[in-house]
Amino acid sequence: MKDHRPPSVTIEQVAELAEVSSKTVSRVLNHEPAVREDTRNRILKAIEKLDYRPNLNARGLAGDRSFLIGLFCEKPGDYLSEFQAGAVQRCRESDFHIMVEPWDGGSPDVGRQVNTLLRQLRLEGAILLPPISDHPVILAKLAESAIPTVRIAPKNEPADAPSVGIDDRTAARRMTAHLLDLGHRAIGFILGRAEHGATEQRYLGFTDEMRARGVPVKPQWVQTGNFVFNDGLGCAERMLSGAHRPTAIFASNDDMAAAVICVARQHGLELPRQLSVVGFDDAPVATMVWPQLTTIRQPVRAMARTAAELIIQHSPRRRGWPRPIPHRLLNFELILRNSTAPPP
Amino acid sequence: MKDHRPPSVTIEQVAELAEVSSKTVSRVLNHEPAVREDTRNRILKAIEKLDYRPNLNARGLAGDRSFLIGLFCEKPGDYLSEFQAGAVQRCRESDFHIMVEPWDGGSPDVGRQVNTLLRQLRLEGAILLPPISDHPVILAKLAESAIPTVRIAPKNEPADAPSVGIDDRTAARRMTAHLLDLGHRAIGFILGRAEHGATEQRYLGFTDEMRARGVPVKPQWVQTGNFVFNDGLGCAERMLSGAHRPTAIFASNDDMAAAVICVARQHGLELPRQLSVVGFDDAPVATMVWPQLTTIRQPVRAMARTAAELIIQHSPRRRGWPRPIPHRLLNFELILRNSTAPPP
DNA sequence: CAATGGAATGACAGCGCTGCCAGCCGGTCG
DNA sequence: CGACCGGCTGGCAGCGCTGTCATTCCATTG
Repeated sequence: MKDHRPPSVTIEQVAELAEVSSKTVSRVLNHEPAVREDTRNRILKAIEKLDYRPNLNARGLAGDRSFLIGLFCEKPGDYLSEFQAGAVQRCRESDFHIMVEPWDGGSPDVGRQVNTLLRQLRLEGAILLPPISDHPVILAKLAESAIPTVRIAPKNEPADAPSVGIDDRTAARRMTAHLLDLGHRAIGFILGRAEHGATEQRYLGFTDEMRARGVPVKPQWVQTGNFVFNDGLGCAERMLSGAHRPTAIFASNDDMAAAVICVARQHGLELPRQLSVVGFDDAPVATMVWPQLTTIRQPVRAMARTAAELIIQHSPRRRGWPRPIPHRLLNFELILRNSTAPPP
Repeated sequence: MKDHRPPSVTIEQVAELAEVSSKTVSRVLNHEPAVREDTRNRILKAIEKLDYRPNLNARGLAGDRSFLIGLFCEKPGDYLSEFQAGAVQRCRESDFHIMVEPWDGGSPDVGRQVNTLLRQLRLEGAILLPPISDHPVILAKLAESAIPTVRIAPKNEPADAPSVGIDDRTAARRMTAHLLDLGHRAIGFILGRAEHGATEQRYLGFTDEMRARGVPVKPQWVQTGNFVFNDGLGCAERMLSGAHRPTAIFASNDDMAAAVICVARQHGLELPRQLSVVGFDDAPVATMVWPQLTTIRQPVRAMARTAAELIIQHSPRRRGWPRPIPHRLLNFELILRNSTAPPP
């Protein structure tokens, strides 16, 4: 089945041109220090001249590497897409590549599938997006194979793998303060999906601030929307149809906030005068609805870069993380748009 | 740098257990026909028992393959994400993998970068999302290396590479008919980005139907929104602020339709009674705005599967496509929601 | 000036698999 | 009955690179 691709340049040819052994060229490719300056330059020039690209399969086979990082997620969407872009960007700077692997978290077969990836592709690392970041089976498989793993916005802090995220609790608290500062006292909250660590954190941030200011949290104004627009619709309906309604609603992501806006509109409410709505994430929809959403921006791309960075930096040294395991919190940003106003 | 991963099972071990040579095991792995039924079963059983997974790097190096399909796109987003999911799904059925490669179409460096991918990763195929599907440099590089390529929703039909898409022109025509059937005569149109093939097709479909029904197209009601929400805002503003305004607006994607809704709302228009708005794509935002958008649904995942299928089917036979080059059109769907109504 | 030792380089085997080709077996044909 | 053929299987080299370890180089030292 062999065929006639552009006749590939091999390391031997580079070596010949640079008048060194292929091993020394290999050293340069792998950024090994023990190569004299002028030798390195000579080799670099030869590589340039021949337009040489090392064959990844060969590198991988010989060195038992893959230059591949798996990005494990549950389903596609904007977040994944954005995250992936950031990760790919970082990888390009270091000859690494990203392989996106969607998992059906519920399937009993994940164990086998993870095995396949690890053994067949020989992934050098894995980045886990929520809610996979807390998937016990996947985490266990990864740990068992000692694959460097980075968890994004995980639920359980204590773990053998480092994590990257923002301080959801503080962010939610800050947002709540914003609402309180405007004068709102009757504030509703829409929870995310239970499997996500962020869900609890954001709610805690909300209650932290409410309690700190002595404002009561009405249980009937706390609803679960699972981070999806459709469920958000129901939550909003329940909060807004009663006689006594909140003057502000804090949805723990933007999709649900958009749902609140829809429902409010159907109830004939004028936004933001009669109802303030805030979201979280600064998803695309945040600026595609009217009024545009006041929300929290997560530095998704930076998080992706950081995650990739952690893995790349660690590779190809021996598996296992150096103590202490890094847990990185990046900065969020409160984006004030026009979905909030003082209560009527 | 070698380290201690799960001691990997090799093809030799399988061969030993099945009492055949490794070559015969290889035949089974590659679905070669010349293996007797019972021998195959014996080998399959051994593979199962040892939980053997062939090492991709070794397979690739020996066979000059990679089992990798590149998905070339310009930037992340929902469409990419959805498409990718479909492609990955298909690939999983055949031991293939998808590698997403974002390109900066304008960069003078794309040529070199494509080279890197082809030679370093030895991609077995490429799927090009618009507007990359018409990128001359990338297309040329791919053709030069005789890499099987599938273009999604391309602009220029005549090409050496097969394509997958929907009949944008007919879809737009159908949508226009829907508006006309409701009684609209004053219809505005928002064009997409010039680089996308769909832009022209959708507009042509619109004018086809308008002409067929003898309804004039007002030039001042045809605006360019480049498929993005922000530009859509301006387009809508221009159409709706005049004394004489359209009773319906056909935005050629959902993001721009969402923009029209925002602007209409700011103008105090009641939707859909005073203005009908339709979009295209059935993007997530289509159901996250109120009223929800009447739109055209593209079978994105099916398109992805088809594209991957074309490449996988073709591999690993010799490069170059069998004549005639397949151009596949999948079925779209007109989704009626509540953003359309008869004119006032 | 020879001895010494660390830095730089090279020789060589082998990673796990597939391509090529030879060999085996049993049946068919002249 | 031997030549022949097609279906199946095995032997072996080698894909392009890196790990290991041996070797060479060169500056320094007594």
